[in-house]
Amino acid sequence: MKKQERQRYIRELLKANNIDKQEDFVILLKKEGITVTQATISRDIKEMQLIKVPATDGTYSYNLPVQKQLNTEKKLTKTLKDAFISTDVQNEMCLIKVTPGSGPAIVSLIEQMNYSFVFGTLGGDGSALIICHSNKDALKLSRIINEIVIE
Amino acid sequence: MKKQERQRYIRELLKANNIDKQEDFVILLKKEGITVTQATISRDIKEMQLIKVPATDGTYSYNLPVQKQLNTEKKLTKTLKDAFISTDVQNEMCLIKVTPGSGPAIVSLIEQMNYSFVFGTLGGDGSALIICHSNKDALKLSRIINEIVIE
DNA sequence: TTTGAATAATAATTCAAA
DNA sequence: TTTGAATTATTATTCAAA
Repeated sequence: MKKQERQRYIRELLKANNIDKQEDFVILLKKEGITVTQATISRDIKEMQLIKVPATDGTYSYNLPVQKQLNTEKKLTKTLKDAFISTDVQNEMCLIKVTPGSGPAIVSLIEQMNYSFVFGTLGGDGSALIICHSNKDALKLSRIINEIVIE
Repeated sequence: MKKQERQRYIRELLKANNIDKQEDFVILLKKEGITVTQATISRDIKEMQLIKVPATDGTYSYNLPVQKQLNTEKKLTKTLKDAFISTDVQNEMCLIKVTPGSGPAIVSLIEQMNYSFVFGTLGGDGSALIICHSNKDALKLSRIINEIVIE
């Protein structure tokens, strides 16, 4: 089926890019060899319940559905409470140490959280390395993680 | 200040109505005696980081930002766990007693929670007076607060 | 700084077609 | 059912003004 595959691409594109208008999806999909019009994207967005979020920096960006975000945060909280050991920050990187085996899960959840300040991730067995845009961002992430664990 | 008051109304309207376009805000605000144009609403929405969510029933509706809601609830939980003493309900009012100095913080957080059943708030030093729409609502709030503390 | 009027830009839908 | 082209509707911004 064509539509589902396209919507999968859309989900991927969301994570990798900062998309602030539907035309961007059209352009990015074209690069993947998928040609559609804005009308179709509008329908996909409605169907996938994507939301356009005004960011703090004055731009807009399409994001994953609210419900999904909530679920992701819940899972992240649960996983962290079970597996968290410590965080360390160095430059723009935040290293999250967790119990052996939990690294990949944490990485995956943090990716799904779609934090705008996260640049990239790397999952080890007992650790998750989160590369942010700046040192400030890394500290922010560290703070968020620790707050989740404490709560 | 005019803008802040308007944005408070917007937050209220959000809860009470299903708003699917900015013009609706213009119309609803007019009924409250506040006359603004769509342009201003657009700016408010950006500033308040409201999102337009595609609902499952095929409609759209403006909502509060998820992230913000989550954060507020977390802060409220944390603050209550630290400072909570007791609640008392009388008529449509719920009085939350807290350790000295924490009253204003609690009030602010409860405001941010945007409970639809809250009519107004008043912050003392060691207490927060929350005025609800009805006695039932006040009891409900009291229950919510106590559950948060216990959890 | 904040705003409205006008406008530009973006998004949603209609309607025909496959 | 799903889609594109065209269109309409909605939203964001520009620009002047207070």
